[in-house]
Amino acid sequence: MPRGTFHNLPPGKRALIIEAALREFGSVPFSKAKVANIVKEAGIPRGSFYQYFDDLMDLYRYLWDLAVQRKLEYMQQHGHRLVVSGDVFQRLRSLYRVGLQFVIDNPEWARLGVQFYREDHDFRIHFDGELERQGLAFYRTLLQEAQAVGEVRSTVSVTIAATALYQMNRLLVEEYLNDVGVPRWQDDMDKFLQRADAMIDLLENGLRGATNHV
Amino acid sequence: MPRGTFHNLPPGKRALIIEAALREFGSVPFSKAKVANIVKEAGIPRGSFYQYFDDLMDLYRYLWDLAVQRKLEYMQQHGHRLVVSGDVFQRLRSLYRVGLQFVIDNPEWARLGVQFYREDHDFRIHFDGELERQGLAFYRTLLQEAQAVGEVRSTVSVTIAATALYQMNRLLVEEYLNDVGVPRWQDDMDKFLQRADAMIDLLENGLRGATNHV
Amino acid sequence: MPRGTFHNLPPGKRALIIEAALREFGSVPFSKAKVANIVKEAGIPRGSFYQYFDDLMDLYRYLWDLAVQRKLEYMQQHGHRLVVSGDVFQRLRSLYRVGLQFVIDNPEWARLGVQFYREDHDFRIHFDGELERQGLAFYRTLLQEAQAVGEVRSTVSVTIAATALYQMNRLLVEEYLNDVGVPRWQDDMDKFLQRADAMIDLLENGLRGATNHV
Amino acid sequence: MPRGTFHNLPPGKRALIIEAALREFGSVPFSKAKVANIVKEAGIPRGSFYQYFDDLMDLYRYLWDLAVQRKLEYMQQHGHRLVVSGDVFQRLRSLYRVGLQFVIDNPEWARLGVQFYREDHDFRIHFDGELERQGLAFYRTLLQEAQAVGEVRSTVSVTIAATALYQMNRLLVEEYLNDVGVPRWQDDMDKFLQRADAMIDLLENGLRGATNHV
DNA sequence: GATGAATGAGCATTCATTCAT
DNA sequence: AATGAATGAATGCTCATTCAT
Repeated sequence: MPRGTFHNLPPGKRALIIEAALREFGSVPFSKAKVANIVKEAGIPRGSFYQYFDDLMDLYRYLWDLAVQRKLEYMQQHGHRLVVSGDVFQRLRSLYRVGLQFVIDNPEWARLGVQFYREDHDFRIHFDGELERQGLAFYRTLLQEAQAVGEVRSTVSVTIAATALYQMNRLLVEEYLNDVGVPRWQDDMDKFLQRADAMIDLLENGLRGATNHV
Repeated sequence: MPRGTFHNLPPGKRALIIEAALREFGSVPFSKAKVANIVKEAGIPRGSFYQYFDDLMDLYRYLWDLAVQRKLEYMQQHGHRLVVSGDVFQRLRSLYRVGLQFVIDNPEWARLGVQFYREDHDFRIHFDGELERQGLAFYRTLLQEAQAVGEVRSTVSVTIAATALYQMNRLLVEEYLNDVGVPRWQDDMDKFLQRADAMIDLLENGLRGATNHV
Repeated sequence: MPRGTFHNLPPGKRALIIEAALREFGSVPFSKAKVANIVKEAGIPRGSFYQYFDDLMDLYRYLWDLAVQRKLEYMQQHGHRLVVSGDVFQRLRSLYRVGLQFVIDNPEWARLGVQFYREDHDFRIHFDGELERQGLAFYRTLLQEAQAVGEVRSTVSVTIAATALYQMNRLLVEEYLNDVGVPRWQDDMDKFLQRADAMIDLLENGLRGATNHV
Repeated sequence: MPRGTFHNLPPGKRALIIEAALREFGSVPFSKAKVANIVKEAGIPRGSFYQYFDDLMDLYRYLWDLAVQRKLEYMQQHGHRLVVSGDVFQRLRSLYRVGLQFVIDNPEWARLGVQFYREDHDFRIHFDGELERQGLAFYRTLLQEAQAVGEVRSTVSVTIAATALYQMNRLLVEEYLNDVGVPRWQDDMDKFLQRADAMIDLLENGLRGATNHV
């Protein structure tokens, strides 16, 4: 947890530090992040860093909490875009879309997540074991309810399917940030929103064509 | 390319070095790998490392080539397990299974691949730009042929589907190495081989149940 | 350019570092100079060196600039000793003398120059390509003007003569630093100041005696 | 002194080693010369080097003796080109010319000398204190004899003049090796032979023009 | 509390010399 | 004696963290 000294900072300065840290942690694995880069980017003295934070991990945790909070707020504010009435696939489609929209609107924060998912499994578990559990649990619940009403085949493994949904969403985000980076034209965004739809379509209907099963 | 000095080493010693390097490169990003760790693990003097290799990258490339070669040999030796007659999904299922079996039999080598896919996009492209291209191209071809004979829906995006197949396979490997690490019981292995089947099933048939589309 | 950290140092400490560096760069070719020696001599931690300077070359350039500046200031302060009225040989004599006096008063700085002239031709050109050009050009101009007023034979090659003047001056300095090192007695200094006069005399009147030319 | 092992070598191999060492010692200061370069160039095993020589200095001394011997032999063989009848300046002119011709014919060996004269004064004195003494003594004798017969002004300092003759010759050689390197056209050589003449002319007649002395 | 300089552990790499075959 | 691999000391440079003002 950042010290009181950090919280007492004028908001502008605090923001500068957060932005600098975001850029650093969003660019390289945690183990390659450097205090030197952050203080240089933020324009603060080296010593101040240690007056605000215990170490890099302290700052990282703080940033991560901010990111989670930001995402939650975004989802609440854009909750009206989430389809709640249709079948599970329509709901998933809208979920992917709104999630991707968050990335488009907050690419720096999203990069933090991308880097996080590239860390060692041990690092991820140790750092925020809840996250993956919760993410997967969300999809599991969704799928189980859908199975209950027959929207999803009962023979599908919920675990597998939840993992697929979870990872496909991650992949989508990663590709967006790799390929586009900063959204420039509406076209870029549309392309990716459509890709999100296509992924759900794939997971919804599968690949199989008309030929009979063996 | 390692120097002749390395190739002339007694096989036992050479193996020690390879194992030490594999542990290092399989544990941390390339830029965090340390000569110090490798020589300590392998029990060789610091100077010897540079008598064998130009630098870490030289060793990394060598290891990578060995890994690719090992994988190819494995696929050849276990080629009889690959289904070539049935439909595309049967073939994919066997592909996933044999690929996963390689990981089960060679977990240290597979970890190298897992770390590789966590590297920067730039690093990956610069180091082995062909790899991803080929991996994706393989699935694209498979899918296009399957579309031609009607096994795969013509409305499916080949690009999206190839990406999904490629990434799902990667995910399977990563999860196996995370969860199990070193194969202990047949049960562990069976669990993952079945998971491979389940993933293909999911991609084959999709999630959708009996309820009508809107 | 040394960092601000270096310029902010207490003058005594800064001087210690400069002296240590001067001893190092005045003793060995640049490529043999060691950070280790300098920090040991100056009594500063290894890390501090890199807080003050980018690398050895950074320090070398700084020292070189100081040396040039020091020489210029010296020449200005002792400019009254420079003869400007008499013929070219009187002017040269005073030039050699004041130049040598600088070396006598600043032997450590002069040693830097001696080492510099022992570097590879490539190093010298790359480091300070102007220096030799300017030095030679100075003598060329002097000689051409002297030729114009008949003080110097018109049949003398200006290029050869400028080179001779330039190198003889260098030689004088090098011999002084080799033979005497640190001025101890007035006699030592006088001996060399007279040697400077004798050199100019030689170049002025040549060796030829009374016997007729062939 | 090289060991018997070296002297027993087949002449071709011995020559290869000598050539490789010449290239190395002729290119860099002694302190930068590397065993690695020499054994690589000569194509001999690293261990052999230490079977032939104690260390680099051992080889350097051996090479130096060879160089001195070669020069002496050259001077003897080309002694007929040395003018012995005319006045001292004619003799000096021919001395410079034959000396320069040696350099033109044996540039690799001459480079060794150039590098030698760039070494520390201490190194030179410690290594071959006789050399400079002898070189200077030769010119001193020449000049004293010339003074006796009136060819050289009696007021000239023999010490200064001998130094000038010695150094001017060195300078000539150094410039030739810097500028031309390997003789390509007769023009290159002629240019430098004429420069040798011009230098003697300068030292013979001095710079002074027709204007009266003060 | 703010500042930025001081510190030294850590790492890659080079290379002369020794050693084992 | 020939060979070339083994060795480890030396060195430049980085960077997190502590310290002094």
